[in-house]
Amino acid sequence: MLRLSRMTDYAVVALSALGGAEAVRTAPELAAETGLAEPTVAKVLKLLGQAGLVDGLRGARGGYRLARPLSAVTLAEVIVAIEGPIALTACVDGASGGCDTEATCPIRGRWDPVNDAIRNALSAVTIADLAPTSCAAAHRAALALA
Amino acid sequence: MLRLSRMTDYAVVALSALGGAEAVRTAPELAAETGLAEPTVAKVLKLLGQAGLVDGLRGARGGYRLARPLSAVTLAEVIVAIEGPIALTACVDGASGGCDTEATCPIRGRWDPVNDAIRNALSAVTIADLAPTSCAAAHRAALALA
DNA sequence: ACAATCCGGACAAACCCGGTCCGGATTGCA
DNA sequence: TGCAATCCGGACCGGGTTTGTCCGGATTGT
Repeated sequence: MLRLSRMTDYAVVALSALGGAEAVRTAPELAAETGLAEPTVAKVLKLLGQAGLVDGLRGARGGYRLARPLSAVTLAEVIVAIEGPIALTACVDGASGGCDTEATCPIRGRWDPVNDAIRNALSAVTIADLAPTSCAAAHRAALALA
Repeated sequence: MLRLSRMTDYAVVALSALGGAEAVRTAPELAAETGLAEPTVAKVLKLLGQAGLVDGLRGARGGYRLARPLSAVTLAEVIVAIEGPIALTACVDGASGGCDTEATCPIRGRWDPVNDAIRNALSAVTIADLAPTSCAAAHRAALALA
C-alpha cells in the first residue's frame, strides 16, 4: 500500500490549521481545532519545528507560527521532516546490514531512478494544494456535530 | 521513509530469477537460487500468481513460469500484487472508518493527484529495468562466499 | 518571581508485518 | 489405478515498528 505514516497526515492537518490565520497558535489551541490529541499535536509540531517548517516561540504568550506560507511548503518536505529521507527500500545510501545475503545484489542502486521519480512527484505538491479551503473550519464543524 | 514492504523486494528478486531462464521452476528451486527461505518464496509466488504475473502449474513436474516477459511487467503491478492498491493514505476509495472525526475533512480526495503521480512513476519502471543482469547468478555467488 | 509555553527524551501499548506451518486439491508418472 | 510431487488457501505466532503519552528542564513574557 506504500503506506505513509499517520503522523505525516497529522502534520498536514496541523499545518493547514496553522495556515488559516497568520497569528501565533499554541499547541492546545491547534489540538482543539484539529480534533487531535494534544500531546500528539505537540509531537508533530516539534518535528516540524526541527525541520524548520514552523517557528516555535518559547515562553509565555508563545506558540507556533508558519516559517513560510503553505504554498511554499512541499509535501516532500513534510514527509522528510516526519519520516526521514524518502526512499522505497532500505538498500539505500549505504545502509549496510539491511541486506544479509545480498551484499552484491545487482538490484542495489537500481532503485535510484524510482526514488527520484517519487521525490519529484512529492515535491510538485504543496500543502496549500492539499488544503485550499479552511480545513480548520471544517474540522470544527465536524466536531460540533458529534 | 515511505516504506515499501520487504515482500515486494522479494517479489522482484524472485521474478528476476524466473526471468533468467524460460523454463518452469519449482518454488524450492527458486528459493535456493535467491537465497530466501522456501516458504517465503512460495508465499510471494502465490501472490504473484493471483495477480496473473506468473503462471502456477500444478501437479508433478509443475512449477512457476512467467506469464509475460519481465520487460512487460511494471513495478506498479508488482506492488499492487503484493501490497494492494497504491495509495499514500488510508482516506482513499471510500475506506470509511479510517478517519474518525474527519468525516468531512476537506483534504479527503485531494491526495488523488499525488497518488496518480506516484502510480505513474512506478508504472514507468519495469522489472527488467531493475534487474538487467542475471540477479540469480549474483545471488548464487554471494551464497558461495558464505 | 511567577506562570505559561516550548523542548527533548524516555516509556508502554497497540498494531502490522514477516515468516512458518498445515491440510487439501490437482496433476503427471509408474 | 495408486502414488508422489507440486501448487493452493488459510491460520498461526513472534518480533518489530509505529503510535500515543508522559515527565522534567529550559526559556520567556508579565
